[in-house]
Amino acid sequence: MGRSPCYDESGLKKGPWTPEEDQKLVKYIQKHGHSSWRALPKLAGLNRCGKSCRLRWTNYLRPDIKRGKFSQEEEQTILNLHSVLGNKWSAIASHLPGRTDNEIKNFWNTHLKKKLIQMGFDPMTHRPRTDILSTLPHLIAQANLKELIDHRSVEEHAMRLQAEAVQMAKFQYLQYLLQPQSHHPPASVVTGSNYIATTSAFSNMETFNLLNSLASIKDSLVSGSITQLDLSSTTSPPGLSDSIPFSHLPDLQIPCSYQTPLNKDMLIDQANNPEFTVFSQGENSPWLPSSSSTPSPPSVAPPLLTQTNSSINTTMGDASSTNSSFGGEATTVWQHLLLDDPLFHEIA
DNA sequence: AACCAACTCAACCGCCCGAGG
DNA sequence: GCCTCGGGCGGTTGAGTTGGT
Repeated sequence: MGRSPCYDESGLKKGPWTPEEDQKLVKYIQKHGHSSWRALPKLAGLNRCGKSCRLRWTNYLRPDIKRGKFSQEEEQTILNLHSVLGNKWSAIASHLPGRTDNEIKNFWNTHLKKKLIQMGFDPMTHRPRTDILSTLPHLIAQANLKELIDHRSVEEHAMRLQAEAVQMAKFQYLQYLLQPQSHHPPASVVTGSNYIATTSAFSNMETFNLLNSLASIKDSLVSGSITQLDLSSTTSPPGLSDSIPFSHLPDLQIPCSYQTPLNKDMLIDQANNPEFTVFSQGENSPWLPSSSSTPSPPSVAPPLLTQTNSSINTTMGDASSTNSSFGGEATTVWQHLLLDDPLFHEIA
């Protein structure tokens, strides 16, 4: 494998390494280390450039390199990290002991990327591809059992992504609905590209109908005809005959254990921008500490959606003084999504 | 067995960034 | 501020391998 030996203009050898060259490099580094890659080839008696030596060492000869197939756990880790970090292969590799960035990059390009595409997910955003979303269930159904087993990890990831995307979009919309009116953007903004990008996860008419129903509810909230949502109700609020009963509203629990914290960039900075700015990776945000390794709570907490018994209330204010609960855990939503997530610390 | 297309992955390339002068 | 250098990173290449016909 590799390329046939060749030499560049300066006479330095290129192409695949011979066992003799490997031996020279390993021997030298074991004895002297690699303080200067530029000087190393000459000192080690190698007719190679320093860059080539460094690459050979870091990607192949390093003693702690782990060889062999990626495990399910490693695959899942890569998927999770990639959903947050993107093509930051070295950063991803730092979470996988013994694996090199090059190896992970190759694994991604040759396996995981294709699998995600096959599953109908955009490999860059990890979100459902809207163009083929409608055919996804059909594609999955067509897959034979062996493929399902082979793709188990990716499929689990994909299904979770879809579920999270739907869940988060519902949450965001309800958050929007339940905000004080002064924070509401014009209706046309709600249907702008940012929100559509989020709601693109919706895959069926049921969800579409749900959103329509929620829009009606919003209007009632804005007009003041209803002030509180009773989730246990089996009938629609007065005047909302077209909407579905609240008991049919989807579970509003936000997943507490975010194995895939990709939803960070789906959070809506409503407190600072009523036009629903969607966070993008690397973008400065008042929610994200700029350089501190210890994230501090935002000065202006995002609006919080709280769930008490069967009713939902919204509140704005200081996160430290607000005690909302999701899934029985007494903590704020943004804490769940950001501060409790170890990856967030790294990204921040 | 022979051919061919798809796949794999080691290695290279070009760009970027930080340090030092 | 500018330049050079070394190191690191992500993208790409292409010979070898594998699998299908």
